[in-house]
Amino acid sequence: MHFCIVCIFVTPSDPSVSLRERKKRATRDALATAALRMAAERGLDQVTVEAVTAEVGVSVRTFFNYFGHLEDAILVAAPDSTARTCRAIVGAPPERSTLSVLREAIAEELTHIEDGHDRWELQCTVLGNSPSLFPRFLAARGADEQALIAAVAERLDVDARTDLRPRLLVHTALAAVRSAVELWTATGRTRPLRALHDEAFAELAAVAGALRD
Amino acid sequence: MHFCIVCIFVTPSDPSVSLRERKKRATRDALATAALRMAAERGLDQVTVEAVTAEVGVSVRTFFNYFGHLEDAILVAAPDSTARTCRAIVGAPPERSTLSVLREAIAEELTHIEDGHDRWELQCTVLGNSPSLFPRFLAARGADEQALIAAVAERLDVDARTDLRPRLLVHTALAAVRSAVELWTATGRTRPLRALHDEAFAELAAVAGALRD
DNA sequence: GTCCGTTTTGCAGACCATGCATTTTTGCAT
DNA sequence: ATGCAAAAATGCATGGTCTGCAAAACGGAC
Repeated sequence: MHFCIVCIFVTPSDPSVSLRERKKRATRDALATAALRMAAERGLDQVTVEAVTAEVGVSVRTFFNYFGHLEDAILVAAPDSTARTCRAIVGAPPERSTLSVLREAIAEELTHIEDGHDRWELQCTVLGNSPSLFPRFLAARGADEQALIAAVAERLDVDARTDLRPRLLVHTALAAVRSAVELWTATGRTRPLRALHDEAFAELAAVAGALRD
Repeated sequence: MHFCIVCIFVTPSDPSVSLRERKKRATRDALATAALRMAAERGLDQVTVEAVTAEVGVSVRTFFNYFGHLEDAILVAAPDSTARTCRAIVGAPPERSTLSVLREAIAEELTHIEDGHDRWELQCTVLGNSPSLFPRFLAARGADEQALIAAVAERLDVDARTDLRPRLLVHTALAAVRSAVELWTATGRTRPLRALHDEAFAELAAVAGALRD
């Protein structure tokens, strides 16, 4: 996990990364971008791997060297988001409550989302029009969850395989986030996502406090 | 329906449902059962639709009349579980905290799970051996979530589309449940699931209380 | 028995996904 | 720059998934 964080911000002109690596990423990114754009334009079921590769200019077989499924190409996430969050979690002051560390690390990412850069925006469109994508979408998020759990376990210095807390903390934080994002989209994005996010965590504190019947 | 294999599953003593309907259910159930069992025995990637239909004694095309994907047949859930939980939520005394109502309604279902008869047990096996199934599995659970949210909204007498609380409550409760189940499976099911479940909710109260930094 | 609506079925066809052998591209040392 | 080895891209063959369509089988009611 550590080395990935470093390698993520490479630009195509970065000489520290080999040409081979840069080309690979370019191809991968071109495939993902083309797949996502085509799915947003004409609908998921009107997109074939062949069409995507034709646009990018590689063979169909090459596509499957990069992605196991067409849907995987559409749903690739901004790769730095999770890594950034993990760093924030591990690096936060130990005396702070882990849950509020999570709250703020994620809030930081939400502002990026709300700025609404292309990829997220397009993915929302595609997901809205093609609910059959949801399974894999959730799975992609599941991978993020595992990374976050590992980060929290590192922060708490416990074993994620045997200790309940890392899982619980991450799942709980994501419960609040999920609630906020769902309501945000359900209400046509009228209220600021950040406000909903804070409200969800405030509500979480209130609700969980009343847990003892 | 020429094959006796199918007819075995038909309970002839229920006249309240037409023969046609009973046969349909029997076929559907036979397909789902066969698919799940075969996946548990030989692994998901060694199961083909053709093999499943051959065992049941119907055509491949018929399979796809019932299920959109092979995986759907494997992951069909016990249909009454969610409905039972929703009823418990709506029917619980209004003065109790909703989160503890959720905790206990779900705990009730977990005992059914832990009794672990066939279907759940087999599904756990298959999921453990074939992580690629997880996407659809999570999606199936997502449908359950919506039902629970609706039930909580009814209990609270609020609109689930504009009020944050139903979503937050359900997602939070499921965060605890998910943590418990994950740890349960990760530790080889040594500790009782119920105990992990209670521990997760207790921990939830503790960490959420410390949310104000 | 006959008729109507439903279910099942076979078939054709498009697409997905993987393995393997071959060719092309890249990195690197000379 | 040149040659060689590793990595990547490609073509091809194969087997599986899933859909639409029209014909046949079936269930239920008259």
